[in-house]
Amino acid sequence: MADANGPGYDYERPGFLIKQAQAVLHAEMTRALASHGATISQYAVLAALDQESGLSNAELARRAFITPQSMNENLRELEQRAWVIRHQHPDHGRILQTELTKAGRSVLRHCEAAVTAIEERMLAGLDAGQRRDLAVALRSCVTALGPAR
Amino acid sequence: MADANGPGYDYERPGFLIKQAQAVLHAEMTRALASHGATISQYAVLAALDQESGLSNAELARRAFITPQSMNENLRELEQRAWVIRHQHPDHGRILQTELTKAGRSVLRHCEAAVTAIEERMLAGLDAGQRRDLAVALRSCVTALGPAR
DNA sequence: CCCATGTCAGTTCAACTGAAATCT
DNA sequence: CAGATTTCAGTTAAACTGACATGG
Repeated sequence: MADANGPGYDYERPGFLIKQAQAVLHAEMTRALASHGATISQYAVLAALDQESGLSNAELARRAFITPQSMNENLRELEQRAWVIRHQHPDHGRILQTELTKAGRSVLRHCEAAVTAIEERMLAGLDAGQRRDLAVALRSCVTALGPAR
Repeated sequence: MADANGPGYDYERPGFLIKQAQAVLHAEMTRALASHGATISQYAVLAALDQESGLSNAELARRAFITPQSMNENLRELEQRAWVIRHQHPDHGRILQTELTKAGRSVLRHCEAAVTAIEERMLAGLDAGQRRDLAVALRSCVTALGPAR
């Protein structure tokens, strides 16, 4: 019987290729981040807050394409671990701004190192130009498909 | 731009780009396939069976990276809709081979058309060379990361 | 009044693990 | 007996919808 990753499949479709790449990347990241006590979702939130501090729960939910209720659960878990801290917005009493704690930044750095190593392994077969082209192409795909919502 | 070691722009990470592209593609496909009464998982199974008829539940599960129990649920649903039919393997009494029915092939054709349209929209900003390079790069990513399992 | 935010509560869905029967 | 396949059963993870209070 043909092996799982063998040729002759309809993996020629760009959709299947993207799905397949994401699946194997997801598996690797799950395994790597677990050794640092974090999930992919948690890592994503930490990374988003590192890039832009003070985001609200609602804003984080929008960026993760999930409901505010779901993101709220994630944030409560992160808060419980003291990786983030939440405080009221100065001008808008209802909004809770989220920020990384020192511990959160520390965990994030370890996670980033692990993720970088995985990505480097993933891209090992591509030179600098190919990596740049891949990023350009993927961004094009996202923007081309995104506005259709 | 991005400093050498540091946590810079995480949204430029290839991992995030792949995840983002897959997320938006997944959303579009879910919506499009729903109008044909199918899910992405179901479409994937139908496509696999169209490519290679007579696959067993266990084999389909391995290719989808899920457990046989989970795939079995999917197959029972497909069987109930009369999109596939299962019969015992001639030489191996325990194995149930799965095949597409006429109705299953018909649904698959419609799904494929919908998926092709979405992929075309996704790739609209890329010329033929860029599309080819994207496929090559993604295949490289999958094979580079895959063997680590 | 309208809208956005935060959050408690229950629900749904799609995977999972456990266990057992069947077949080579 | 070892190993693979199928499948029943319960469980878990992570999203969801509904409802409600609060702030601007």
